[in-house]
Amino acid sequence: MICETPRVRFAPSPTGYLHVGGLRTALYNYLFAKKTGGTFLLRIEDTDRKRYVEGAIESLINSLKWCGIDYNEGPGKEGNVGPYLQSERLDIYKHHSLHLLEQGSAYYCFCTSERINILREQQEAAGTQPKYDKHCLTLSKKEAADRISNGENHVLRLNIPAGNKVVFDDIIRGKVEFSTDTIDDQILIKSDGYPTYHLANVIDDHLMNITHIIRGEEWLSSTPKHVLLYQSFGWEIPLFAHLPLLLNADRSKLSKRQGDVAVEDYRAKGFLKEALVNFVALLGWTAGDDKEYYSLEELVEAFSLERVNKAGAVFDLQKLSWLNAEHLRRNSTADITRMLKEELAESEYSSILFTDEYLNLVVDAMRERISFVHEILENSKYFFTAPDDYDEAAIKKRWTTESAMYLNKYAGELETLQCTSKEDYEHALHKCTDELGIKAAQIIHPLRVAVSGVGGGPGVYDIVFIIGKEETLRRIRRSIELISPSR
RNA sequence: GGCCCCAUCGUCUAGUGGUUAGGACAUAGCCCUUUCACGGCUGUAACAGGGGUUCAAAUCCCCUUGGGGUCACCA
Repeated sequence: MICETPRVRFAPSPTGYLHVGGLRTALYNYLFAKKTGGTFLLRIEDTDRKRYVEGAIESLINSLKWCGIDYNEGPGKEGNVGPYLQSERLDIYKHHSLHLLEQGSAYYCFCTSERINILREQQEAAGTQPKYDKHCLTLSKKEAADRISNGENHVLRLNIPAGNKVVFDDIIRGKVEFSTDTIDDQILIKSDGYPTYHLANVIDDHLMNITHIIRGEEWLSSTPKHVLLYQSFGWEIPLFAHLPLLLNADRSKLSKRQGDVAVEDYRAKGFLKEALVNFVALLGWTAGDDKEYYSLEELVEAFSLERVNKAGAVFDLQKLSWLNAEHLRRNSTADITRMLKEELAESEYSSILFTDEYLNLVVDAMRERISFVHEILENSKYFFTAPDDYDEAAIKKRWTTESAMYLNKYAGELETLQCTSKEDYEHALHKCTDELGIKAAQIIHPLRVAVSGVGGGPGVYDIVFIIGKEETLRRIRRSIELISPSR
């Protein structure tokens, strides 16, 4: 064990999309494997046929792939301990469960769900913990066999001995102790012949040589059942690391009801995978220094399970957005332009052709002003279309009765020039203000309103240079027509 | 309710017996800037409470409180 290289797994059930909590679990497993030179495998826990969702496995794999988390073994990447879909391992579970039955660690149960429900109601009414009463434990082997061959519905239960303690060590939490008196005789094999999670995950983790079980804290309270199973099989118990939960703003377990939980949701909202991964990694782990910006490679380098926190962490969108901006700005102009073109293709401007050269200028003008690429479209429409209305507050603040006259003069000045550089626009403006004997601001601000329709944004000279002389003149004249009469 | 886990600024966290309790996001102010941002500086803001142990507790122990998870033929 000590000399073995670690083998870890991410074992989601295919009930929909990849949850960000799942992403974090997958990421920590991945980071741990990478860091230690171990193996990371993906196993699909699809033993619940009622919850199976078409396409969920593909979606899961796609989301992981998008995030840059790839597995060494799993669906589509067969190693030598497959198959990696539990639904394809039914014979294995059956085989091992027989062993449990023979040694008395498990027993057949024929109780109907009606009886179980009544039992539970009585226990709840009595204020005691709902637990199966081992009613079928006393059945003889012969009787059980007869009832099974008669086609009677049955399940297999784990026989939990009363009065014992189950103790295990958790890498993150230390020693955890449970009394067997509080543990129910868990169903191992359902009446449909499929194993429950508890049985399947223990058998698979053993057969797949998993050394470290890194999973969410919601599994902590069923871990003693798993420990008991390992002991019954006579198998070595892997190391456990139960990760703190990801929380809603109200500190309950992160749920769909209170916002987006799927990786796909964040992707669709324009978050960069680098930012999502970086953010989620920091939810429950730090290297201990002040570093907050990480690439995946840097995370691998810095990660350790020992530094994972115990307490749950609130998923804070504002900080995610900030990290997104940080990651976005470190992209090259060409890369951001590439992303902008994708946004453009799906926008109302999809039919207009913009050159890369033009878009590069737009990106350089906007990159310090955005957290998301799509904000270029939202916050600087004027690079893609002439303003069709003008911000009222900006007019009020910047447009005076003289503005039209000043802009007219500036337009006249521009017409005489070639306007090949940003400086040409600037010189022309200063020439006007000098002749007029006014301050530059008296033209600059109305000019900004005229060409952009809004009060903020990149430098005016940048804007007019990017949209060009003809367009600038057009917009100046149009603004004079539209704004001045109302003043 | 039983069992289990957890507890430092609003949020993410540093801190492993001696610190003016640090950083980041958010927030407020100032500077930079003929706009808006970026950036820089500054501020507001935390050890849940009570007992111990100790010369000394955010740090160790106990209790209380609070929060969360879990109690399925779901994972």
